[in-house]
Amino acid sequence: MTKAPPRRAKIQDVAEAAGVAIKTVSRVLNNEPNVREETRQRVLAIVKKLNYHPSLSARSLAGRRSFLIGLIYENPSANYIVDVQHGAMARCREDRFQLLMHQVTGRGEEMERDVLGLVDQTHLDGLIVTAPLSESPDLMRALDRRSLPFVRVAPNDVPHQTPFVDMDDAGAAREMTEYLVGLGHRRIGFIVGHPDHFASGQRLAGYKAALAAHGIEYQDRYVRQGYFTFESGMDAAKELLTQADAPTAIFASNDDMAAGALMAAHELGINVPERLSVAGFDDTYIAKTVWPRLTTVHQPTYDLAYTATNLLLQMLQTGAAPQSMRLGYRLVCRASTAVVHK
Amino acid sequence: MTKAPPRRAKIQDVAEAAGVAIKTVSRVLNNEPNVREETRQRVLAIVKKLNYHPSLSARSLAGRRSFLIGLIYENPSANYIVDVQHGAMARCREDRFQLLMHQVTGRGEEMERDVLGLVDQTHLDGLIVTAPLSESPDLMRALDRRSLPFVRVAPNDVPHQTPFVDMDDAGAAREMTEYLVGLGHRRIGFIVGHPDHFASGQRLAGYKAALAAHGIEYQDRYVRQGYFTFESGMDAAKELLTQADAPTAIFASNDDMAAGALMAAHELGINVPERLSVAGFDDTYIAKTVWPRLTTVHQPTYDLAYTATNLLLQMLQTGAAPQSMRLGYRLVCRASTAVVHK
DNA sequence: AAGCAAATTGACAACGTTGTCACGCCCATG
DNA sequence: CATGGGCGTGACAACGTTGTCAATTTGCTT
Repeated sequence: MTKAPPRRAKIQDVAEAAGVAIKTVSRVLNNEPNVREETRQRVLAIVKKLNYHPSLSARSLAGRRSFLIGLIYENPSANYIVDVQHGAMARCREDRFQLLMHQVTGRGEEMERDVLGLVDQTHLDGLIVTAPLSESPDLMRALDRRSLPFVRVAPNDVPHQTPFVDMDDAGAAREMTEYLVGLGHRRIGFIVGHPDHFASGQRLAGYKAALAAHGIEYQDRYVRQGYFTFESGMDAAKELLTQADAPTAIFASNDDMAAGALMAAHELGINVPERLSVAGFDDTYIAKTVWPRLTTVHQPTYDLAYTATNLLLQMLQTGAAPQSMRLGYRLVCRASTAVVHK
Repeated sequence: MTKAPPRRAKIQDVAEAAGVAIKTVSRVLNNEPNVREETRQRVLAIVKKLNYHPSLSARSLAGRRSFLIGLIYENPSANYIVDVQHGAMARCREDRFQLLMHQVTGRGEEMERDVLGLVDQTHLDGLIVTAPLSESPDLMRALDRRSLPFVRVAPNDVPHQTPFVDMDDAGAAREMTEYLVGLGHRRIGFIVGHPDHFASGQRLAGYKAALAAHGIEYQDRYVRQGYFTFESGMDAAKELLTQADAPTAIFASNDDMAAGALMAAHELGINVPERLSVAGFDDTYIAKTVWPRLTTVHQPTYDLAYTATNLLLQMLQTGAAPQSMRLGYRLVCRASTAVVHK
């Protein structure tokens, strides 16, 4: 004789056991006011005893919200996106929301269709949009039309009332460049980030500002386009390093490209940091695993995502759009940079 | 005058527009039989015109399934888990299932509570359990009790009827070890994986088997415990390399530890691969970003997850447990290994 | 002790699907 | 010409919550 599979308790079971109406149980579960403390305790006790968990589906259907939040991203480096995921997850967990990750495929129209498909199919309560998706005016408009609350993580210049969380990319890049200048470097190469990312332009602007501030002429030949990938960083660095009057330092717009630059240096037999300084941006895991360890800008990726999720949840609760936020960064000096060689 | 927010179409709207009962629309949407082709087309046309998307919640509630699949993991390296995620995501997308990622916190009882909390709160249709969670008999039992279909990805020896997808860890480790032996190495260090992972034991067994097959004595002093992290690999390698008669090659049970070993070698001034060969396992992103690039075992992480998800969906459709599967691996020889130095 | 407002509680109708079952209709069978 | 069995369809009751609103109880004021 086998034990029957224990039917899942429902709200009615709890109500009956506690001798109250289901509505009262509902009130307790949702922390609504106007329930006597004694009643609340009694219900809570039964809930625990029966191991009762409200049905998400029923709740969504009746309450017109799904407790589901989407997190969409395009194609970032694994180390970066995992930090984002965990930041958002952590905040979701606090409020018993669930997080639905979605890697967006395609660009332009196709990307839009992909996102809207997700939004239409799963009735998300809100969305976290990471760069560069957050930089598509079309997408922003489409989301507005669906009147779906969302928060953007990462900087961008799309004028929009939606709150966002970002950091001072330009400032950070400027500071890093000045650090290199401070080490005596004058020929400083720069690898630009993916052109789709607004941050790429900001970082480049910071680099330029630092040069200008120190009376160093900006030269196109010290700047190369990259795409935030290891390979693109390696290729760009090879070009930078094989020209006459090659730079004595390379500042890449993210760590993956900086790691690529390191690889390029190794392959060209250039010692880092003795003959070449290399700096990155983001301070992801890779910065600590390459040799020499990367000097980089620490970006609070986890906190960025946590904060964005926090804003979103606030937004869902209050209905009003909260203030956007800017988080801090800091330079992390490791072994890949040094005083310029003679 | 503002345009009213376009109310989301529901099944009834479609039914009315098509001049049929809602049940017929439901049948069309779910590919049920017994609908005239003409009717089907008419309904489909209206669905498209109205941009109708069934409500997930209503569907779950009425149909007693959520179209939600959970993916739980503990604390793997970012590069690894992202591959897993994308493999599972890809398969889910094909069948319009959604994937809920969940990083499990804690160990033992706490881990169990965490997982069961997820299962109880969200009415998942199925679960994908990665190692080492899949190796907890307690957890397996608890999931059975909830009669939740699940698939294990990664090897383990817990006897259980649940299907799983794995690869031949022992065989792969043996092959890699033999490759090193073939390069002339006799003193081969080995860094064991996290003791919680069954695969760690398998890989160690493969290493031992290879030594035995070639008449090389197994020595404890060439083996160190690691924890699948970069740091642990670095520490273990330092110990291995600073003893008398240090190994001429180190085989680490995953790429992160191998990268750590590389770092240790750099810090000790030991050239790789001239004075020391280093091999890893997994072939994650890190293997291609360190210098020199790592020789490693390519593990089909993406496919493992894709296949596991596939089995799970099959299971949900047919109700029967499908055959478990074993996927292939292959050695990837890069620049971190070479013929032993004299 | 009555009167009234506020606090507490409950009955019942949504919410948007799917499952069950019954109803015609048409065709093959005897 | 009755009979039976698919097929195509629809009516209606679930599914397990929350929202609305009315009913009841409590506590305070006079």
